[in-house]
Formats: sequence, structure tokens, C-alpha cells
Amino acid sequence: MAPEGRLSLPAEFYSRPVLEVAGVIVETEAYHESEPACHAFAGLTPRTETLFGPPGRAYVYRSYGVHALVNAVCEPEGIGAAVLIRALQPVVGVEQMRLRRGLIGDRPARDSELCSGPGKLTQALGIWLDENGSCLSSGAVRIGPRAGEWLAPHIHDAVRVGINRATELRWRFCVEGNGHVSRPRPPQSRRS
DNA sequence: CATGGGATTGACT
DNA sequence: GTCAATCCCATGC
Repeated sequence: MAPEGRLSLPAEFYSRPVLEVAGVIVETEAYHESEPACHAFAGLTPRTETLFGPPGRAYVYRSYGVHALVNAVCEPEGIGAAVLIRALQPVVGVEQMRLRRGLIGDRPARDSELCSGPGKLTQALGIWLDENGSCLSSGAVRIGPRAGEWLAPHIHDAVRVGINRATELRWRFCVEGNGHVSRPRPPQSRRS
């Protein structure tokens, strides 16, 4: 067994490109055409074309004129729905992420500042608007199943961030106690 | 055609 | 806590 512990990695793990970056999704939000916070609520428009398209593709749009935010399109084709990827725990390519994120003030980003927000993570991963419509199974940006120590995390639900409508829905989902989620942090689970 | 409002972030008080 | 940056696009006249 490996001296440090429980897990050793197959050689295949190391066959990746040296500039590849990867992380574990620790925060998401759900959006559905049936509720007005979803872009698809307005119906099929040039902007929402990807949202109404086949599932398993990336819906990437510009936020506040500045940031690119990435979603995983869900539900059958014809239904506008997606999951916004809001935060990652960085795993592979941390220094590449740090380069992409640039300076925070006068210093490099801490690990917890690399992907702790929907705009931050697209910057850290190098995702831009041209990824809109790309396949999340076979494209440059991929999402895979959880594995190992990240199986079955405890999930905290909360109201979504930065929206004014459908605020009753608790469709924000964070891995409880994880230090890589975005602000506002969900309250720590209490001792009982 | 003009307008207003963001699924945000980082700097600053 | 406040605020500007920055631009697409939905909406309304």
C-alpha cells in the first residue's frame, strides 16, 4: 500500500495533459423554465437556444457584462432547464488556475479563491463564451461522476444567490462544511 | 430604437 | 457594508 494512505492512482490518471485542470463540484443552483428566475422563463429566444436544446451540453452566458457563467443543460430537449455550476474544490492544475485567476489586489489567489464563485471558476478553468453549446461528455469541458472520498457528500440547500424572483425556492446546493463554496456561505451545521 | 437590468467580482469605506 | 465595470438582450414605445 502507498505509504501516505489509502488511495493510489492508476497510471492512466497521469496520462492527462500537463495543463489540464480539474476539480470537484461543491456548489450548484437549479433553474427551470417554470420559474421566473430562469432565463428560459422568457421562452425560446436567441439567448436561450442552448437551454432548450439537448441535455448534457454547456450553457454559457455573459453575466453583468463581465463574467462567463457555465451551466449543465438538463431535462429533455424542448424544456429549458439547467444547473449552474457555482463552485469547485480544485484538485488538478491548481497552479494553472492561479495563473488564470491573476492577482487579487497585489497577491496571488488563495486556493479557496480560485473557484469559489461562478465567474471565478470559469476564469480558473479557461471557460469562455465560445463553450456555449459544447458537449459536456466529450468536449473540452467535461463533467463526470463523483468518486472516492467525494461520494455522497452531505448537501445543504439554500435560496439562490443574486436573483429577485422565485426566491422561495431553495435550489442552491452546497457541500456542507466545504471551504470552496461561494459567498454567502451557508450557515455551519450546528452541534446538536 | 432606447432603455434597464442582471444567475458577479474585486476594490474600497 | 457600498459601488463601478461592462454588454447582451428582452422589453416597451
